[in-house]
Amino acid sequence: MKVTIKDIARIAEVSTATVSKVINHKDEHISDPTRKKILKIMKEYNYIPNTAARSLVTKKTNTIGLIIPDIRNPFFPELARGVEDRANESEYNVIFCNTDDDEEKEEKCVSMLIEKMVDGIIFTASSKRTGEFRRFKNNKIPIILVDRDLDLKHIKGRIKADNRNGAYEGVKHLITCGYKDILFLSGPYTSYTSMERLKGYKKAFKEYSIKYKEENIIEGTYQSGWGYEIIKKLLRQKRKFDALFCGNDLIAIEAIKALQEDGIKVPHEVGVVGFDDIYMSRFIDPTLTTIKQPIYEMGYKAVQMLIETLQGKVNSYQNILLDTQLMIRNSTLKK
Amino acid sequence: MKVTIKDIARIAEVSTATVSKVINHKDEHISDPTRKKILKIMKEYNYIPNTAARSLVTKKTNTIGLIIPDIRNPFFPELARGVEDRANESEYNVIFCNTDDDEEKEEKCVSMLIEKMVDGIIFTASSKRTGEFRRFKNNKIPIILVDRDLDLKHIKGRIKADNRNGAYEGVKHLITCGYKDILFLSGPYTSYTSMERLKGYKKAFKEYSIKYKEENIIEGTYQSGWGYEIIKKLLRQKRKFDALFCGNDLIAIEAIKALQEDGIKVPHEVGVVGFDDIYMSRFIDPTLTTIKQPIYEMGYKAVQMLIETLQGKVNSYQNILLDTQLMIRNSTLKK
DNA sequence: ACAATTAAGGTAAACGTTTAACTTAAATGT
DNA sequence: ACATTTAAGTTAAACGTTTACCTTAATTGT
Repeated sequence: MKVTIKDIARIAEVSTATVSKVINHKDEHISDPTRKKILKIMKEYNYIPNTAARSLVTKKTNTIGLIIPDIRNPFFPELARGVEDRANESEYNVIFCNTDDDEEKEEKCVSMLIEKMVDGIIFTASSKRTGEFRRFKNNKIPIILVDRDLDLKHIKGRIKADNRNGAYEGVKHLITCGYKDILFLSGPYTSYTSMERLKGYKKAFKEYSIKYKEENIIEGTYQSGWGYEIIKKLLRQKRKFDALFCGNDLIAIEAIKALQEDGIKVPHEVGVVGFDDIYMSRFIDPTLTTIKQPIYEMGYKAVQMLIETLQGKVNSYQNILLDTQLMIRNSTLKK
Repeated sequence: MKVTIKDIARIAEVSTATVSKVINHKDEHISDPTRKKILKIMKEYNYIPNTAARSLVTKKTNTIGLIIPDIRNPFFPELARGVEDRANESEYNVIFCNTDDDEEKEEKCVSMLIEKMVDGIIFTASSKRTGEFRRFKNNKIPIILVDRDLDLKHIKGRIKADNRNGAYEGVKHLITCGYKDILFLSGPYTSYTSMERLKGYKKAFKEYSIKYKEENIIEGTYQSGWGYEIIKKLLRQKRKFDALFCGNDLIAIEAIKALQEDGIKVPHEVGVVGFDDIYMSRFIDPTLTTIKQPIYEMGYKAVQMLIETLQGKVNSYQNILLDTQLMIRNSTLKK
């Protein structure tokens, strides 16, 4: 049988208001003996406040929602961990939702999170959405966007890596290594990051006064399997290329696999650069040259931003751009 | 301004009870025109029920807690996805917590989940805990254990892979390949799965009437980095071995890396078998021979079990053992 | 010495649902 | 024709907190 604030009040011979005040540290007007007595009884009876009742009146749940495409994509565990760590520091919990970049699921996630009255939402996805969410009409739940762009009323901030410059550095590295036919195995064009990386790709070419070829830019997906498939397809088509700049590490790793199966040597015949610097990129053979994003930090800072907004410490729109870093390993080679 | 059930009732000119009944499909005694009218108004005014208020009276939150050591460990994203998918099918949400196998954090997680009044908990960890949770005194939240053993009052079921037999198959494979000095790079002994895998290791030796050496069994951790470090250390010590049976794929992958850095050929000089079959195990070089666990399925079925318990469909203790599968790839070789 | 302030705590409404118990009118059985 | 059942609702309490406002006694200021 659960013990409530009323039980505590009765046993301590005070009112529930008094108990509530000591629970919430609004106890300037509570005497020391009373406070101690209440705390002792609370501990003794193992009192656990009922969050539902509390939320009902305070309109706060101390819960935030995390919307991601798929936790199995190696980018997201790192992000999720950053989110959870920062959330926990401020006694927030995290409800997470996978959308598979599906609009219907996204909508459902948002609905669920609103019903659960989360205090805020961290939203990452690379989806096609352009419009408003249906359920957002009467709602004011603040949203922090991670690594994507979207125009919604509720957006209080945005945090992302400098995808354009990262891609620029990566492609520049390939060019200066001496690679000539550099394909861009892009993620979906609907994704904001893809487009930014594409800009970086083009910028690098421009800077070296090389004309890039439209057909060298190939749109794909971030789903596992695509990197492998596309290389197999290109090889069947006898497409000529000597370097790959990949939308993420997963694509890069799968591509390398596909190349090696056909006896093509990385980095000697084909150089490969990835994006993200996932943990495994150091363990494949050859180790992967890639653009490191501060993924954990992105999650951490997104929640930081959200909490500051919730506490009213900040109410202007915030936009954080984090630096990327070129990690040169063995999948590229100075020719 | 949020629209409540009272607003809907007022507009539809019925009582809140009537509205509540149609919301919860307890509407046998509601006429069709009334029902439709209410539904229409709910949609029109974008009514979203307040879960806190509902939970307060029903004592249910439609939320489950997921406790794991670290989402960054490649085992857990797969599991988490299984959990979320099954949970969503029944309109449940998932709150997740990382414990880093730390007792204090575990305790804190449990506290938070109880306060949030989750309907049930999926608990995975490989920790040292033996006793009860402090906060569990007055509580009856059902727990399903995944891949671990623990003696708590609230445990309604357990689901795990057949670790012992999996390990047995893996070691047997190494033995029949002709490898002689097979080290076991184990996870922590405090983990239930480690001990089961150790039993499998011993069983295989016994079956082939080989005496295993105590010093070949090495206790480690599942933290990233250990697999690499231990191999470096063994090589410095000039330890003799020609095969590794690893506590998980991460250890195996790191070990292979460390071996290759020292010019040792896998599988020719040293054969390696992992455990889990994480996605990346197909992409490293050589591809990793490993014991596949049905990870997604474990998460999925754990929630299934939990929900059935919550619905009262089942109230006996359940114990599911899932089969593992030996995936022979290129890190082992028939000599 | 008396008004004003402060310390310590109490009262009761409010938050938004659900649900057991009740009501009323119509339909049905015999 | 009357009792019984059913259909279609309504009423109001309950869930466990928080909090604005109140009360009382003690302290302080002048």
